[in-house]
Amino acid sequence: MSEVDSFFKSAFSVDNVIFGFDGGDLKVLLIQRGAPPYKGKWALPGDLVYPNEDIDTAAERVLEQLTGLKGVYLEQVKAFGAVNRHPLGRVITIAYYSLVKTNDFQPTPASFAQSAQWHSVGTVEELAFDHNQILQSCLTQLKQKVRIAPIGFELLPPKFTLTELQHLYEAILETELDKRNFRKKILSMNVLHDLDEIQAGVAHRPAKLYQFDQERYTRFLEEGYTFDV
Amino acid sequence: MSEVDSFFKSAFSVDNVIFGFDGGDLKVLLIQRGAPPYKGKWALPGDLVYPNEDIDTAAERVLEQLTGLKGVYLEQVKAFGAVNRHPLGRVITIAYYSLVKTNDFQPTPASFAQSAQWHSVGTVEELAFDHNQILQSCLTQLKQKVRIAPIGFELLPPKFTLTELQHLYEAILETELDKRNFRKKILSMNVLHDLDEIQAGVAHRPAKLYQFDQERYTRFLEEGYTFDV
DNA sequence: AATATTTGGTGTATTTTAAACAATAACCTT
DNA sequence: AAGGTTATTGTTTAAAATACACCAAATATT
Repeated sequence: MSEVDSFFKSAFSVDNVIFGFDGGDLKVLLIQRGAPPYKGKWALPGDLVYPNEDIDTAAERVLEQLTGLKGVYLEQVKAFGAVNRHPLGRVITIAYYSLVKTNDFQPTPASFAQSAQWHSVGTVEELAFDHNQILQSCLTQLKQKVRIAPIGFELLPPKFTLTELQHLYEAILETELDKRNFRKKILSMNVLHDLDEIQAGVAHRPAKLYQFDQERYTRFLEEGYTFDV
Repeated sequence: MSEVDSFFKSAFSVDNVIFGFDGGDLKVLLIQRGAPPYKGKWALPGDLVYPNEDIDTAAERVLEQLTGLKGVYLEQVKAFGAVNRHPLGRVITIAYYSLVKTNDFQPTPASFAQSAQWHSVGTVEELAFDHNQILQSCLTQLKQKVRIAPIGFELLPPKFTLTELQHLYEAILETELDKRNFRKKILSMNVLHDLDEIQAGVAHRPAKLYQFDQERYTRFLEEGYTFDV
């Protein structure tokens, strides 16, 4: 018997934990299911993987259906494959998380969803399937990764202030950071470009705007350094 | 159309990167495939997941078939799901790695294998499927994990010397460590139990034997410390 | 028995990194 | 002009990482 003869009725899906940041809380984009099972429940956006589709591509597709965005930061976390995780059949799912700028789009509910909304990660209710567990895994992975790779910038607009950046890290890491030490550390890595611009429209001293500089980061790596917050 | 109606011909498997250590090199247990595709090629041990089997259970089963071992350290890494990764159909695979003591068993080739042998991780040849890529991912993950969790001990016999432990870390991390600093660091964490025994049968000054002490490690964590090599 | 060989075991000084901490500057509002 | 609010900056201290060399204890050799 060859391996392919023993295929059985089964499927695989991708689920995507889409993270966003609004300046205060870390957010996750959830959909409200429009069909059973778990109709009406909040869930992670996901879909079955098409026969001729790489799993990474499927995750990109789910993201684009909901946000219209392409080319955003997307990373696989792991597979979830308990026998009874899906009430209607054997479906294992591959979990991904992605980082988007909330101002870049308005969520448009995909075919499988009644609505799509941002939820604060800290106060997410009970979700469909094993999605709370998936969210937790993705969050854990994000927390680790954001400290050793310059991916936090994906959640901010192209131009940002150091205080905004600090608040982002504080939201993700769920900790408070010392302002002076944070700025020292970030600036010493020399991966930010000082735009010589300042904030407009604030009722106080405006802050300088910075940009993440990919070329500087490449040089930073070439010199043997590692990103570390 | 419900989700389960759209199931298509597909399957999922698990592949297991079984790591071992012989005092010198980090090893991986490979099987030689006994059936097409890739008949005769070296590959990671793996199998299709049974319909009523959790994916973690499938990985444990593959491990036990080959080694006879149960209750071994086993961790999922990620899924691999490129469309054409399997020449005979759509098969995504979930990669696991496990850590075993090479002296605990003799590899017994499973049904799907002609033979099973330890290979040095550094000199692994071209493997079947995308198994080189899977091995690489698991190795990367092991390197990260072994520094922040006390899992290296899983590769050593219950009683070991500090030099053996150091050589293990050097093999995994592919770096040289300073003897005095290494011993200072490990012993200062206070998770090893000094057995008051010494090596026998060596042609030089015998070293003291130690044991990893789970209770001490639990206490270590409770006091807010984190394992770090 | 003496000597050689091999690996085990130990401490200190230096450098680097992390942490704690507060005053002045710049802009806006009233 | 005064008051409110956030931005910006440096030093001191503690902790951690790194670099580094000699003596001890066993077996093997002569």
